[in-house]
Amino acid sequence: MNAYQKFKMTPQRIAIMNCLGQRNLHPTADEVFQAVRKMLPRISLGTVYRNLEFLTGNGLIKKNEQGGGQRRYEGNLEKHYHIKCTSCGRLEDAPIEPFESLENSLEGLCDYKIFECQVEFEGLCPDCQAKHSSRTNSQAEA
Amino acid sequence: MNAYQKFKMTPQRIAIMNCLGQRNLHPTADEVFQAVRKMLPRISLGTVYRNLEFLTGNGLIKKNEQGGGQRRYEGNLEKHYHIKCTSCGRLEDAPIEPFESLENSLEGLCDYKIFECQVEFEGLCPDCQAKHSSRTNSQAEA
DNA sequence: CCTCTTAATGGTAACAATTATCATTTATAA
DNA sequence: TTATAAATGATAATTGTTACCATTAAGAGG
Repeated sequence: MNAYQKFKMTPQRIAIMNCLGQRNLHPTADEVFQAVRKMLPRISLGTVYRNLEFLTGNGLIKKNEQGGGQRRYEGNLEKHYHIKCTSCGRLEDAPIEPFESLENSLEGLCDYKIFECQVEFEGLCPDCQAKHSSRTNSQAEA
Repeated sequence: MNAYQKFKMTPQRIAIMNCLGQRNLHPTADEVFQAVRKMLPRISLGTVYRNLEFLTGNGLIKKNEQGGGQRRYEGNLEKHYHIKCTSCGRLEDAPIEPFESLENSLEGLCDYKIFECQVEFEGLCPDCQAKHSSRTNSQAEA
């Protein structure tokens, strides 16, 4: 029994899933709304929020609360890390295998029961590096 | 020249710093507001937000945007990881030394310039484990 | 000491992201 | 078909944060 049989998949939910289907995509609720709208023009933002929550709760997508302000969602359920550009806020999957040992590294060191470990690299994306260096090279540009 | 000489430290800013002085404390803006109020009853929430931003911008405290919804702040500037209880939302410093190699592990694997790496363990705190197990042991309790 | 200038504050309004509400629609089952 | 329950769309309410602005406080120079 796959997800589409186990849960009631309305057209709205399917559209949201499709929108999150591509790899390395981490849209906000509003970006999902804008995208899904093209297929279902009458869908409401509330439905998008409600279903993003529903799909997250049932493990069909992942909610990504790292990165402050706006929540992001993704369809990639495989364990992976993220890189965030501190300048433009862009979020991407990190091209690195997750470390096996990380979740267990607190074993015996505290009384928490650890399930997961979120890792987020922070730095400057290529675009922002270019912007930044061109700005420092010629201050007059501004 | 220390921070208090380099920057204009108003009574409000000092009170906020003091509030964040203790280790393993990660209050929200509102929690800081409530605490600081006891010393400076006329301080406004806007001033708290403004100064948390000011202090973060000048590297006197750290903003912690991991953990969704509400932003948290801390006075501990040393590199460290966090544990979050997924049930009650509690955030604590992880009792483990940060891994030296983590920031550099993406070297050559992507075009980002990596500065930092945030690590957040997720699990159940002792309190929530107790609650959870007592609930599953005797469903009738509810 | 006094002004002048600038920065910080408190109070409040505005804003943005998210959640709640509720009447209507859609799906499912008897 | 009708009854029942769940999901939707539209919108209001809530929450966390930021922006605004008149007033206050703090220095600097006379």
